[in-house]
Amino acid sequence: MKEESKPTIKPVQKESMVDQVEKNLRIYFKDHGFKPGDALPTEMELAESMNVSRNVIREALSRFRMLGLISSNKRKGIQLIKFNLFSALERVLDPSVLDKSTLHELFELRIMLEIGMANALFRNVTPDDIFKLKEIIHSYEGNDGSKNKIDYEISFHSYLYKVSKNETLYGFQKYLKIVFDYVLEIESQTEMHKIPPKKVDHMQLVECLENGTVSEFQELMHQHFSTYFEMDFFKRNH
Amino acid sequence: MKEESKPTIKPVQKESMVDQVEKNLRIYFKDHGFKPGDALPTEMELAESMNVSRNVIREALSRFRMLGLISSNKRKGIQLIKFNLFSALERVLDPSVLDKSTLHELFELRIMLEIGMANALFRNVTPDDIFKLKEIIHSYEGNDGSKNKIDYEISFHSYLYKVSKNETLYGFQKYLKIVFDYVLEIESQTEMHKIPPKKVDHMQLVECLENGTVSEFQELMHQHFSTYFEMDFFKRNH
DNA sequence: ATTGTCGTTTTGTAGGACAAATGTAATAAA
DNA sequence: TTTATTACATTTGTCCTACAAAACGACAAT
Repeated sequence: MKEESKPTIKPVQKESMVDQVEKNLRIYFKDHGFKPGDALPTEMELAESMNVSRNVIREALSRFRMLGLISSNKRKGIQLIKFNLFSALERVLDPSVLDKSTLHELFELRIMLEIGMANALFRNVTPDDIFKLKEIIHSYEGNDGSKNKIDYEISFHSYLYKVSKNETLYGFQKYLKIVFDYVLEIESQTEMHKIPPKKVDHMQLVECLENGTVSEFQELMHQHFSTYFEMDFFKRNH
Repeated sequence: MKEESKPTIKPVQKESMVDQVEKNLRIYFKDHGFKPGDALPTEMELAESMNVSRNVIREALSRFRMLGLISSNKRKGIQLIKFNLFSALERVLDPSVLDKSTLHELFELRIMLEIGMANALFRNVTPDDIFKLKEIIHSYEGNDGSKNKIDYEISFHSYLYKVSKNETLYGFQKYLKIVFDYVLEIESQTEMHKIPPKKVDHMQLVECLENGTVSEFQELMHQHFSTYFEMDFFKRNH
């Protein structure tokens, strides 16, 4: 008798008013077809029209503020900002909340992207880009402090992302930093002789981008990163 | 005279207390080495120790709540939850806040990923995976309603993501749906004769995965998607 | 034409109040 | 002694009021 009265137990977690307001606002933004720069109603107006206190509204708006979806000033009120996927991710994803396995996977993702973006690179690359890339490489030559190395790696790979002409992807460079820090930290904890040398360096990549083919580039990029997969650390975790 | 008087103007935007508290808490979480399930101090304690009002604390906590980083109950207080990157993304990224150009870029990103993940696919694929993939293809044969097509496309490509054994990437299928809907919507708005037929179908991809090489697969995948780049719509927006 | 002053509006922050949930201790009942 | 009930205390969730700070408009002063 008793068991049939609760066939599927519903957690029945009432949604908080803040969550509801958040949803409401998302719908509101969409339906209202807001353009970046448009002003929202004031907090009081929102509160009255949704029949909640200004506090609740503010807690919901605080979330959008974190995402960089809105900005607000005294007296000016609240405006919508052009939403950028990866700048939002950047705000949301602090490396400190990412655990090792997630970082590991992000590193793998990064490799996939850099191999996969080869087509876009060859489609958009200009002689000027080639020049800039070589400049980046030359400016690092000789220098080999580990601090400089991170900056160098980041500036080189960031530039590739830029050449792809995909802004969303370009925003990914924030992750780049996270992942680089992570990988470099591992490298620093590994004895030198256990780190195999890179098989393909940046200059080879650039030269391929200048005169080679997409497939060749993809193969080179794969080899460029393959070093890491031969390290014990990366094998162990997979 | 005028132009030299403002070489670099700093906007000097003071950070709001909520932003500061958010940062503080992130550091606090990290330094304190919290485990999932651990209890945080009460809101009042946090407020007092940071010298701000409970309102400010709550606005900051509201952000973490959106990310699924904490959960709170009356009397029980606030606990940390195990952070999951993509459950956070799902909360944060409502398709409704993505505009067309972002969707367009996401589509491009998707292609990059599917080309770039070839190495991971060949590394991890099993005979059983091949079988499952062929099964998916066969189950669609004959069927050609546009509704079914989306499901079919999603189930096929999702399975590829799954084979990559990268959970973070697998979480991307949430986006897949968004992007597919977007692309299919475009297709439906385009006259039939203007949609070039796919040059490479799913079966060719699977057969390559079974017997071919990484490079071949990448080339096939590129051709698989190249159809879209020949459509006016995609040319126009780039 | 630039600068300064005075209202006004709106966000940012503080703090008080109370209901609801929930865990704890005390008490009554078996 | 064990179990059920009751009363109490704590903490979040929500509402409310208040006021400072910034931004804007209008208008005056130099």
